[in-house]
Amino acid sequence: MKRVTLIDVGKESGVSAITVSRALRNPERVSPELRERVYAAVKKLGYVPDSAASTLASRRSTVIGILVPSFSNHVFSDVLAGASDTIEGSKYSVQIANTGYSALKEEALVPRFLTMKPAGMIITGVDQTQATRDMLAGADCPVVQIMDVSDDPIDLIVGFSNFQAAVEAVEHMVEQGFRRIAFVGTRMDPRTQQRLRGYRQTLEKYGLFDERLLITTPKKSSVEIGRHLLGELLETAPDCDGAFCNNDDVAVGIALECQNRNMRCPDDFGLCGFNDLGTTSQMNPPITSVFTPRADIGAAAARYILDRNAGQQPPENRCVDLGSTLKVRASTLRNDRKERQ
Amino acid sequence: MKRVTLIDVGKESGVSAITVSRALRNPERVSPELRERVYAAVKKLGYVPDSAASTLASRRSTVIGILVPSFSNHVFSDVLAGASDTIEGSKYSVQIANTGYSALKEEALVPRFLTMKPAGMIITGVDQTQATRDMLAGADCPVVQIMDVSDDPIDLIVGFSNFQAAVEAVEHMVEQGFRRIAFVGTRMDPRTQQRLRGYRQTLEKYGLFDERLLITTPKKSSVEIGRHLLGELLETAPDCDGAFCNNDDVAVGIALECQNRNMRCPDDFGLCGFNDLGTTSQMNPPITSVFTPRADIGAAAARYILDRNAGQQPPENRCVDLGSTLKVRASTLRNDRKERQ
DNA sequence: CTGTTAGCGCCTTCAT
DNA sequence: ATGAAGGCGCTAACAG
Repeated sequence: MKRVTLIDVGKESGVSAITVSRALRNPERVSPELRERVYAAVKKLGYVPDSAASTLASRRSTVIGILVPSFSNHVFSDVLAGASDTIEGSKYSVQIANTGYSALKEEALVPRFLTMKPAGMIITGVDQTQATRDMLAGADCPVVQIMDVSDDPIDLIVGFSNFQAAVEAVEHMVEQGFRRIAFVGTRMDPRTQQRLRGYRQTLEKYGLFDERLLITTPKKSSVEIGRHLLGELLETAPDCDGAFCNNDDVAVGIALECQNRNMRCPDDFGLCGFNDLGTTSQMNPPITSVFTPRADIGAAAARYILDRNAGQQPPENRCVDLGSTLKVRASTLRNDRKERQ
Repeated sequence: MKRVTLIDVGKESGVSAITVSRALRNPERVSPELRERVYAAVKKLGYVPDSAASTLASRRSTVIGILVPSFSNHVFSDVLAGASDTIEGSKYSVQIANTGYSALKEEALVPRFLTMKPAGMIITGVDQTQATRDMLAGADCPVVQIMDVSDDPIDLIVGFSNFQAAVEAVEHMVEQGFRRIAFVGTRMDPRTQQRLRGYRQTLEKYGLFDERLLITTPKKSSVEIGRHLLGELLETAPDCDGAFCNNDDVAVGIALECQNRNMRCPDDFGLCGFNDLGTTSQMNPPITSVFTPRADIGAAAARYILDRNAGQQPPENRCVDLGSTLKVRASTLRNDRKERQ
């Protein structure tokens, strides 16, 4: 059974192939009656467009490329879900790759995406290599960097300030009377580094910063590593009275290890996570965490690409800060337990 | 700057475009010296193949389509990671969509994938609609169904028996002296239904089955819903002494709610999760869970597609059962605490 | 509003 | 082992 082409549909509806093409892509440019005839023929013959041919002829595909550093990090699954929900139903489709948090792997992946003339690119972070930036800048398609902010966008940035989020969280902990607050960081990707900067600057402001309160590892975050890092932390800084974690998994691990060591939270130890992935709020006690608008970021990035491809102009402000929200819970509430929920 | 094409590379190396094409795709069919010359020219000119043109001419793309029900479920991120790791470095790339656990959405998604003439398809589950099955069967590319087993594969199945996994888990709990074991199920997708079947058959075998021990919800699983469902369960069946959960999140939620209600685990309540996503093993006490080889499944599915496209024959047995492993931990150990770890 | 012409870059088939 | 011819299905650019 041969493939149904535009020519077939054209014959069926008594017009030429190009007219069918137009009727399908720019319905407003053909007469209403013809439009109906074409639609009927399409349905009757079961015509489905050939994307390869379309891409070849127009030098523009309907693929939106998304680069995330990891699939297994819930943060990025939420981004993907947000983007995918927005794109779904449109003519565009999503092609995803993970960079494994490697800027070099990313640099190798980008040209592979660009050769398919994508309708848009979404890429995680603002710390691409110069080569990657150059490729993307010359890509002739909307490019959205996500998950952070910066004053030097390639095209558009949609994210939140990891730095500011950390400042808020640590300010809150200081305000609640914590004085020896550790930073517990895993992976140490660029966004975690921003959080570390926010942490450090805040503690320095109060004269509370101490190198010994820094516990970091290049390993990926997990509940297990969280447990382990608390042990490490208490050896290095036994007088530590709280931790700001770069990640919820780590915070949950620390909370469980606190239970094990009969350290009460927040009385003996204050705890703040990052991302607010859901489990933190359910722990005993509930753990304070920084909520990040992951799905919204994915959705907004996708929306921008859709809009630009529909001919819309880019916004004045090329850096969209969707903000983060500190979810204050019992794990950091020492002073004013009655006032806050 | 104009695109570098095969013709350009041909001129540079003193041969025709088609020869360059061959040198690139079937290096063994051209003379070694020419091969080197072509490679040099490719590098010099920075030639990158045009996938759209290639797809159009050969009626075969290098895209491998993957359909998962959800991005946010860790199980599928692991599958994607496994597949993506296997495919990475090959000439193939991955295109992903989520069906939102809807067979109808899946039915709409499949033709969209098939029009791009994929090099292979990976699809979750064995319960596609007949229409989906028919499309896939006629797809002229390797098709792998994953995450379950069945004796009626479309092409290949790679997974494990959800039914058998549940049987093992529930057998273990019965053996450990639990008598009023609940089934706590979220989402109730086909694989969860299989687990329910295994649970039911096992309890019936011992005369322990009771409808009142069935707690299910169409909602997605989460720690929060786990907490909530324990409450529901204890109202319906106050004498319940344990739960087999279709999911780790739910098990973790139940464990936390047990803490809250001062129910000791496993003494007052036995608990078994599903998938062994990592947190279960870190809880206090550690929670028994069924480990499922998610990444391996993704990898094996991708490997099959790569191999078939390289001309390899399919295996005799079209259903590859990678098995599951019950990770026995303190949350279900009542009888023989010393014997097991 | 609709049609004609001429490719897009590559691969299949058939020669040599 | 290499090449020539032709076409994959669609769309840009230009008519009319």
